[in-house]
Amino acid sequence: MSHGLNSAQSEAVRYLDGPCLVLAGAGSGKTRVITQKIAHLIEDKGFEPRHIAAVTFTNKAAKEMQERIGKLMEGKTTREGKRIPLRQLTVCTFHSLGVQILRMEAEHVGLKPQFSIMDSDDCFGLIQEQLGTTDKKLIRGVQSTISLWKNGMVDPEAAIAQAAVSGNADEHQAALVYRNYVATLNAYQAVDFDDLIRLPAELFARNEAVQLKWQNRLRYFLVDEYQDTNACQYQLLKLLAGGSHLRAPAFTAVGDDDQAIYGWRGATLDNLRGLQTDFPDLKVIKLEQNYRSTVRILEAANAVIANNPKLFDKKLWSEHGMGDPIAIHPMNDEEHEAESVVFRLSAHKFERRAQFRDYAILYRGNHQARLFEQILRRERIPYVLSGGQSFFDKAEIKDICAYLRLIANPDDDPAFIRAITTPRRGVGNTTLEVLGTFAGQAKVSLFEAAMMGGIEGKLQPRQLEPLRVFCESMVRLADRAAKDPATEVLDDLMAGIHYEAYLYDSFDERQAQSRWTNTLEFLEWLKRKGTKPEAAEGEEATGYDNADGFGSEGKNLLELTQTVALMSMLEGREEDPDAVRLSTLHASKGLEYPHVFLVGVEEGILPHCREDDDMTDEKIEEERRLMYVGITRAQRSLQISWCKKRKRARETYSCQPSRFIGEMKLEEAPAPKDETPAMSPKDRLGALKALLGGPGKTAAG
DNA sequence: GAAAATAGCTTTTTT
DNA sequence: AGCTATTTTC
Repeated sequence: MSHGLNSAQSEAVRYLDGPCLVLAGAGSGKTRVITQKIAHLIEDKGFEPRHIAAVTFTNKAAKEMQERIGKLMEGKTTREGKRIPLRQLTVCTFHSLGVQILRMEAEHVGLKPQFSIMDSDDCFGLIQEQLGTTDKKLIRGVQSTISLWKNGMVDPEAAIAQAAVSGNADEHQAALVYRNYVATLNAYQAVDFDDLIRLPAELFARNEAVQLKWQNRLRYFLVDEYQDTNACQYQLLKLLAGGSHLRAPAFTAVGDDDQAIYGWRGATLDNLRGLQTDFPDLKVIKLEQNYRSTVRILEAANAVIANNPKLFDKKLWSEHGMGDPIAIHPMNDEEHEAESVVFRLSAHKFERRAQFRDYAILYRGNHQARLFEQILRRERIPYVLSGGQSFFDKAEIKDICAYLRLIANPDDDPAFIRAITTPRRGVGNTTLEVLGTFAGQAKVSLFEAAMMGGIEGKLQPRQLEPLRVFCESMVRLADRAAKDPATEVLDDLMAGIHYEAYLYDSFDERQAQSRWTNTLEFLEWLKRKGTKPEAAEGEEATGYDNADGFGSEGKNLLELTQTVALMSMLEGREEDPDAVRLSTLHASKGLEYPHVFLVGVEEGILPHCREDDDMTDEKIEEERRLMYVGITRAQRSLQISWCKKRKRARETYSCQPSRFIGEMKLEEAPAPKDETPAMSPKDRLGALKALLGGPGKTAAG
């Protein structure tokens, strides 16, 4: 049987008698448990892969899980000696699962199957229009309020009522925008990311036949990072896997309450609490053996998190040695900190004969990376910056996506506006305003309005002409999108809009070139997706088998378009340069590094707080978990630094070390004294470089 | 008066 | 690094 598992892991893998919660401490092998459990279900329990779903939060996590299952099951066969159809396994994000459900059940939620998915920029635009302001702070505030309402399953009427009770004017305004926003999305036959979870959940709650159909299809559920679920996601899980009068609950949730750091986007630990009350016979299994860090690091982590109220009692332990003492470095200011960290990193690497990739510098806010980047670059130390905005957020990709969305769904007004104005084709604001008014009165989409009789009278022929030309070409493309191979239709689309010329017209050489390269890369990727008969090993396997309309070979453009919004191009470019990692604490979750520098650990930064908002206990607790996540990223060594002073605007502020440093309860002697101002940090770097015999490699990124 | 340059400021991030 | 607000310059 599954060997190489400790007893708790093995119990978690084998327990199938009811709902199961696995509390997996940092570095305790949670992915291992999930993948082994899937293997166990298939190999030992005779589950068909198509009846199992493993749900994650990110594409990256889904992909990783997929690869690990693939490796685990390699060459294995069913009891009957047949190949295991792993492709039919559902391993995907919550959102991807939601889309699959919605595409199939669209009619039940008042959508056509080709509904569009609005990204957060589109939604931002909608709210901006509703609000009639350009104040980005305000718009973003309303956007996040609406998102929190949606994820909390509060509908617009409830939000309005709630606001009326509280008497909060801002909240009332947001609630009114919320109502219009929902109506607008509906008119566009579009959904936002939150709807992808909310709508299926609501559908299952009110339509038992559909619910049973999906319960029958997905018979066992595994949820990764359960502590990050929001109310909607929990609802969806309960409705699918929580059992019914026909069936017992069948799921395993894997998570760690101590690593819940996404409260600010709607995740709630209530879901962890709720699990025990909603499922009284819940089996709780704790994974407390850590395979990652030294004893000193774990003890510090345990000591910090002990200050949070406990949901479940849990204490990590390790069979590794004590390891190096944890060093605390007080620094004069942020420059001193950056210089010192880079110096210590270089020296440490030299002493340990380690590689750059063994090091990570972790911080609370993105902007903190700036100084470190500067100095790493100066010292020619290679580094990679985690995160960065995704490929799909780039304007050029969104431009092309707008065309695809419009082809699939002519009601998608935002896509219509973006496509018809990029590149410019003689349709300007005045034309669009007239069209918009007309469409509003006729209660039709912009596209439909442009093609309708009656608009002729409102527009001059030279305004109407390009409008009609555009629409007709879109109609032609849409026609072909449903039948012709995606590759051909894409080529024709691109030829028709002269996108490359537009880029070189509107941007300088460098910009245009980079944008065009991205565009081509995106097109290539689309075409691969469109022509590849069945995704290759380790690729997107979110699909079901052919009978259900997903995962069939040679998708046409229409089918492709419908999945694009959620996809990310994780494949291929898996280069792993030997470079120091710079990452926010949030982005570092789930990763591990031999040597970690945790920087800027000061009051106000690590328990982050802004001047005008008061720090509730809950906020401090989430910050503490963030500290816990940071500490537990380290395998062998951990160095923490904080600045006595920090520059802001023209002034320097003095700072206090974070309360979390004290909470680590370090008994060791304080850090090796680094305060030797006989040599400036810069000189020391120079000395070190001389010692190492020349500069390192060039910086990456 | 409008465009260009510069100074200041950042919570965290995914789908 | 990117975005906004403000100042500088023509």
